[in-house]
Amino acid sequence: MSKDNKKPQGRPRSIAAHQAILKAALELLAEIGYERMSIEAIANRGKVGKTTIYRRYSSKEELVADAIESIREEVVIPDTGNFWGDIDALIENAAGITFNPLGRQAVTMIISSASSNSEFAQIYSTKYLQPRREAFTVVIERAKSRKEVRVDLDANFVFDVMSGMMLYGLIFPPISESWEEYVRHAVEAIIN
Amino acid sequence: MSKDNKKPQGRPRSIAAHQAILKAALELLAEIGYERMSIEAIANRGKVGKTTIYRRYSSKEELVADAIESIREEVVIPDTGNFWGDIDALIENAAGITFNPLGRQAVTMIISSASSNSEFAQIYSTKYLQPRREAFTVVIERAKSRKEVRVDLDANFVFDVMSGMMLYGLIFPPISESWEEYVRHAVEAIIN
Amino acid sequence: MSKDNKKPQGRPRSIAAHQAILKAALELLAEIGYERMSIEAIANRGKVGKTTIYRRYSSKEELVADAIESIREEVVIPDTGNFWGDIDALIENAAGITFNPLGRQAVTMIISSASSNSEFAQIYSTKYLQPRREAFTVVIERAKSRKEVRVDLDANFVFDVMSGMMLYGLIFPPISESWEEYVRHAVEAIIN
Amino acid sequence: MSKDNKKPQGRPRSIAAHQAILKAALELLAEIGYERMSIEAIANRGKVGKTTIYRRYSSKEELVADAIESIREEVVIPDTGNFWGDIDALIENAAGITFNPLGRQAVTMIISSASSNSEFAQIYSTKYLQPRREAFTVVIERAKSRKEVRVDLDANFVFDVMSGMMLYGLIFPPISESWEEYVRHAVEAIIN
DNA sequence: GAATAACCGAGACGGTACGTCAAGTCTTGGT
DNA sequence: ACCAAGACTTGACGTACCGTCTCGGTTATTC
Repeated sequence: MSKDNKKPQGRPRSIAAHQAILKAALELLAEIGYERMSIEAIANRGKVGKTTIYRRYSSKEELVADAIESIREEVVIPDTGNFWGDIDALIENAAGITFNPLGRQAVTMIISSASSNSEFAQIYSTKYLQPRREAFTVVIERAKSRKEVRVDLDANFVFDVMSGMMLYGLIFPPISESWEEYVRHAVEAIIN
Repeated sequence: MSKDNKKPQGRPRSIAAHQAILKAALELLAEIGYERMSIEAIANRGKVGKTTIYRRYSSKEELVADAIESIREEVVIPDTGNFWGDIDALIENAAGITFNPLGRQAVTMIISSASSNSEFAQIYSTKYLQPRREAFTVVIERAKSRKEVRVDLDANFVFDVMSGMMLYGLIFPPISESWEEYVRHAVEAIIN
Repeated sequence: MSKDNKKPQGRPRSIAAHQAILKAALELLAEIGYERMSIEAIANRGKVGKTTIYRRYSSKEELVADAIESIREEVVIPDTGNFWGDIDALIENAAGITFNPLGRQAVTMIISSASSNSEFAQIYSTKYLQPRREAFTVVIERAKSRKEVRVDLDANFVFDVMSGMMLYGLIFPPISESWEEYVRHAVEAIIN
Repeated sequence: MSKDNKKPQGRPRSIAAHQAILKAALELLAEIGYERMSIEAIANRGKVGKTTIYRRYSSKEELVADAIESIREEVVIPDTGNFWGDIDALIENAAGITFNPLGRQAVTMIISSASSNSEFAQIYSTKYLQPRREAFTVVIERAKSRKEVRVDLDANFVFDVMSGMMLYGLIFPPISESWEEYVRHAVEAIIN
């Protein structure tokens, strides 16, 4: 049990090639978007053979999923000592990821493939959503013990409402307020 | 002087062809989905030349947008005499559109193009969302006059939260509850 | 027998349209050549409906044949009183028609369609070749009576050799000499 | 240092595909002719992707030129010991190439493109005409040394007259005689 | 330290679909 | 019955990518 049951013979896969692929993919994703970007273009930009890409990924989705995953940051659970301070930090963090060109592409992509193809929503769900959901839970439990919120408040539900608003705001931006304010507004209304 | 500044010469565009295109597009949309469906396939199924399609629409998006618009139904403002009765009717109606194969495709598509391309979100926003938003407003105003809800309740905000939940639920279906229940849950939490 | 057995009813065909078609066709023929010129382009340039063209001609060949015929000039039988003077005049005349941009197009076109399609070669043969062949015959008969050439000289044969050389020279221009000289050279050799 | 400055990378072009293209092109050329034959049809018949054709040739002309070149046979200089025997052999050989369905297509095509486009006339001229011209020269030189023809006879000129007659006969077939006889007739007239 | 096996880039392969163009036909309203 | 305009179906065009398949050449183990 000390070794994996694989003994890869021959030349190992080039790390340089791997990184060139991801770099090219992320660049193109930000520049022209998921739909319009081709495997061929990624290969050209990364100075990499198409074969080298197909050896690693069997679809554009898989590739891009990996590329996006590669830039994921660690979620830090805020601890400002105050419930709304913590919540604002979480909202801000989520917004920072969602509302920028690349994040937008990522979310858009996840959404468009989600219903038919799990591959993508899966990654988003487990790698992005889950850690944030847990951070939310911690923050709310802490607030409960400080009697800042009612004890029967469902952390998951609050998280879902926040996420829903974020998603909605991404697609149909509110006119008067900023995204963050609008989302916070919703969270407030739920928690009251 | 009240005439339109157009006097269309030549053979008018065939209504039969127009309908055949929309019909074929909707069928294919439901059968194989937006991404995998080709203009060529629409032309073949509709027994129509590709040119005839391109004369009307300059992109697949435009075509599908029109096709979806063509099946839009009238929004009926419910009047059950009771606030939650009305709200449930509206949620059910919205869910009926969103959570079925074709509606799912439509929404998915709208979402995936929304951020970059206004064309689509525009139609969705003005043709689908707006009438429902107005229905919501009417229902809530009525409830206010019946003292069922507090007078400072923001109808638009409630609508946005509901829409956000719907969207979110479309992508990451809740496990325990049904979509409608989950959405209603959120609306309740906001209104109380 | 004073009337033709046709009594065309309704509006007669527009002469203006007819001429516009021929004019446009000839212009395009000279500008871009037979192959690259489209009925559509002729219609546009002549400010004429495509229908109007198709009502008159059932093919591009037919149209162009008519257009070319429309600019045909009368063949004048030269009479310089001297055999070689006459022959030179005929050669020069034929060369003038053959070796200019439009004539070149015409001949090229005739050639390219001749083997498969008689339509064109027919017109060329009867309208251009035949009158010249007859002129040749007259000139040679005259020379015979003047004892300038031997009496058993076959006028048709001389004409065919001249035409062949002209054709050949059109396609593979001689390097050292001019076309006319080369053709005359051949005629001389035959007649000796 | 004597190596070619090319080191072709990647998968080499398939010889099988190349031949399939030429075969299909020649078949279609003979069956339906140059004008009516499409790249698409060649691709289908040859079980080859259109791309594979376009990678090799940038136009139908280029393709067909290559196809025709591929079936060129070696010119054998006849040596019957007798001038007219040799000449007849050469005429017969040239006629054999010119007056058959495929040859006719080839020549027709060469002619129709010759004036504007050198590509085609070039190949015909260097690959077909030139070797035959040389054979003619050899045969005539031999005849000169045997005193069968006058020493100042210009071999090139004789060849040009023969070619011209051949061309002419291809387009406007003589009525009474066969092509070969008519051409021979002309050669006789020149030489005597 | 040579063999081996999987890698690498480049690029050709048979395909599908693209969006454009022109063909020849049909259908308007207007002479 | 004609006309210009502009629709219609059909079919080929040449291009871009797809995912697969050779090539000649490299690069780390394993024998």
